[in-house]
Amino acid sequence: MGRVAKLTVSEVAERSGYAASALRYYEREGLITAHRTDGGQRRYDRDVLRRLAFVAAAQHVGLSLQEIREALALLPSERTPTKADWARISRSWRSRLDAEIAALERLRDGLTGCIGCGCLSLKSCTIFNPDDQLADRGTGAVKLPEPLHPHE
Amino acid sequence: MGRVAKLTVSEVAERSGYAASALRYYEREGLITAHRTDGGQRRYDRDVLRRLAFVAAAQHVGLSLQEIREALALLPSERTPTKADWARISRSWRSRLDAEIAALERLRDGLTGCIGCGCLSLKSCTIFNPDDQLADRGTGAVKLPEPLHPHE
DNA sequence: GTAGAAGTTGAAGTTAACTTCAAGTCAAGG
DNA sequence: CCTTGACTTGAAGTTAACTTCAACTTCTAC
Repeated sequence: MGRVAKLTVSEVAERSGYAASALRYYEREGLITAHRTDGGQRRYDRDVLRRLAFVAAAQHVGLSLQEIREALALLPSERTPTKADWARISRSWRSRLDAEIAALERLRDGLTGCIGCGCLSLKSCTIFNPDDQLADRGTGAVKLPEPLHPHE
Repeated sequence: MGRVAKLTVSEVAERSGYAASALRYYEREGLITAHRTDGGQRRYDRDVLRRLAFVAAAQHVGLSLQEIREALALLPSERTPTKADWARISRSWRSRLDAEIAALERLRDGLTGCIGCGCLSLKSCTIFNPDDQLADRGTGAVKLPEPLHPHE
C-alpha cells in the first residue's frame, strides 16, 4: 500500500463541480481537509470527493453548511469512511427527509394543505410544521432558527 | 356585496406567520399589494393570506422570491383568484417538484446515487441533474444561475 | 533554468431575504 | 381631546455562502 496520488485544487474542483474558492471556503469552515506540499499548495486525498458529494447532496436538500459540518463530524476521523459510514449519517436525516418528501408531495398535489383548505393558518399547517413544532415564538426578532428553510 | 373588512399589518402578520417587516418587503418586491387608509396606513384584502400561504409553500420547497413573483404574475389580476387558479399555477411546478421528490428519495434511501455508486461525478449525476442539464459552463463567475439551490 | 500556468493569502465585495433603527404620524378607546 | 399602541419611511445592518481581487509564490514542462 504505497502512497496514493493526491489531487490538486483544480482537479478536485473539476471532479466535484465546486469552484476552487468554494473548496478553500469549505476548508476554512471545517467541512474538508487538505494536506500541503512543501511549497504550501493543497493536495487532497481522494475521499474528499465522496465528502464533497455528500456536502452537495445535503445542500441540495436544503441543509446549511453548519448542519452538514455537524453530520460530517460523526464520521470516523482516523480511517477512511466506508459506504456504511456514509449510509449511517445519511440515515440520521431520515425523518427529516421523510417530512420534506411528504410536504413536497402535498404541494405537488395541488396545495391541498394551507392553500387548498380553508384554514390558511400557516402556524398549524402540516406542510409547515410536519414535525409538530408548535412551540411558541415570542415577540422580537428571531435569527434564522429554522434548520431547513429561511421562512418562519 | 358590501365592503369586506380589511386587515391591518399586524393582523396579517399574525395570521400569515410573516413579520410585518417581511410583509413590507414583499410589497416592495411586488409579491403582495395593499390599499391605504386616508392616513397612509396599509389595509390588506383577505386574499393576501392565500397569496402569502402560497409564497410560504413555494419558499418552503426552495423557490426564490423572484420565481414566486413570476408565478404569482400568472394569476388573474382583476378578480380574486379561485382555488382552480391556485391549483393551475402550482401545477406549473409539477415536473420540478417531481424531480425534487425523486432526488430526496434517493438521498433518503442511502445516497445510492453520487455517493453510493463509484462515479462520484456530480456533473452527470442524476441527483444533481435530474432534468439533464448538462449544458457547458465556461470559466468565470456564475451568478446564482441555479433555480432551486445555491450549489453548482 | 526558466516561462507560464496554477496555487497562495487576507481582505473586501456580492446576493438574497430580511431585520433593525430613528424619527416621526395615525387611529381608536376613554 | 388626548393618550398610547400601531403604523409609516428610508437607510443601514445582518447572515449565509461564496466570489473577486491584488500581490505574490510554486510547480512543471521544455
